[in-house]
Amino acid sequence: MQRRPEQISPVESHLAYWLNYVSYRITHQLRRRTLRLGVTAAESVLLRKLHEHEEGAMPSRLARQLGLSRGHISRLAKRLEIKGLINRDKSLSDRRALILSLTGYGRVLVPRLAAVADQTDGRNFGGAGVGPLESIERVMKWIVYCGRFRFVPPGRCHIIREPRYGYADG
Amino acid sequence: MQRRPEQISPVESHLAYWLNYVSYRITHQLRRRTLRLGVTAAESVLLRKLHEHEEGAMPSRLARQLGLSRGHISRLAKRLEIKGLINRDKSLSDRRALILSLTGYGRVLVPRLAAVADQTDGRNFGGAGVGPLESIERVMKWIVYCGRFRFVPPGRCHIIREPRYGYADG
DNA sequence: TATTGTTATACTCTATAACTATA
DNA sequence: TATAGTTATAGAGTATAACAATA
Repeated sequence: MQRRPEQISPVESHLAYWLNYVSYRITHQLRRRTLRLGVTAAESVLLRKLHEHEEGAMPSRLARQLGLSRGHISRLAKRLEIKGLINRDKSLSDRRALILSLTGYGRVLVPRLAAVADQTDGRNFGGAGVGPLESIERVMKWIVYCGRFRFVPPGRCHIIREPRYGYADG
Repeated sequence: MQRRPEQISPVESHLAYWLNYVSYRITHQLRRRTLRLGVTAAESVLLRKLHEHEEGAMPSRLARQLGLSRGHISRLAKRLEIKGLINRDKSLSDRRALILSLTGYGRVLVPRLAAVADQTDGRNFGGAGVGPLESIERVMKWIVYCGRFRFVPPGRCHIIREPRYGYADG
């Protein structure tokens, strides 16, 4: 991390390079395994997040929770509806809004998708030691939540923690 | 990391999710800044790696060093040639092979691209503390080099450390 | 037979932005 | 005016696989 300004730092000296490399490979692994269950990695994330909402959830809320754009959620939702995994119903209380919810088949699929993610994480990080892993998780969440990002990609949302509905730990 | 098998683990419980999220955002930042210099993030990586090879390098070797497919390198190289940043010359010793090398303009651009990467890493990780960062780097390299990946995406190469030409530290 | 590099098809993800409808 | 959702265009990245030329 200490380098003289006139030095040309190699590709491998940047953490961003390694994160990108590892993240891509692991996501690819995940994708291969979720595809056997009929969904992409991104679709899997949306289904699993939706499973936390018993009553269903609005696309815009899922976008905020996952840090995706509304357009992206819209396309994912359309694909998942075609696959018979979610319902897209009009909201009764807000006529602009939709309520996405899992179908029966979607509800059956989610535990299997979660198990696949468990296995992928375990296979790749299982031997790394608890200390370093907690360290990584802490830094990643710190980056996401403490606003070190100068900007959010256009159309996207920062992940927003919702006090009443969010996940538990800090 | 400890969960009962019958539990459905949330999206946020997986390190792969956080890595993917953070990696995407940072790569997007990098891309925005390299685009002002006329290249994408992937093109920037290729140019910078090429800068380490004074005499130029074969595409297949760059693929091994960066863990990309030959097809990907081929397309990146074609774009970079059109932009006037690299030469694609036929090898004299092996008539199958090409030798990629930086043009004068490419050589001028590389230090600026490296500086952009320095700044992006600094902005995002600068406040995280040296200990956690070293921990992350160690785990990432361990994953890449110690073969925890079950498979490599088709057409791609594992990063290979070349004893005579590779970078210094372990 | 292995390697070097190219190319083609198709799809996902993304950037960008315009658009409609409702609050 | 802000929000909810959709859609269109374009391009990057990728998966997959076939291909030609040379070692």
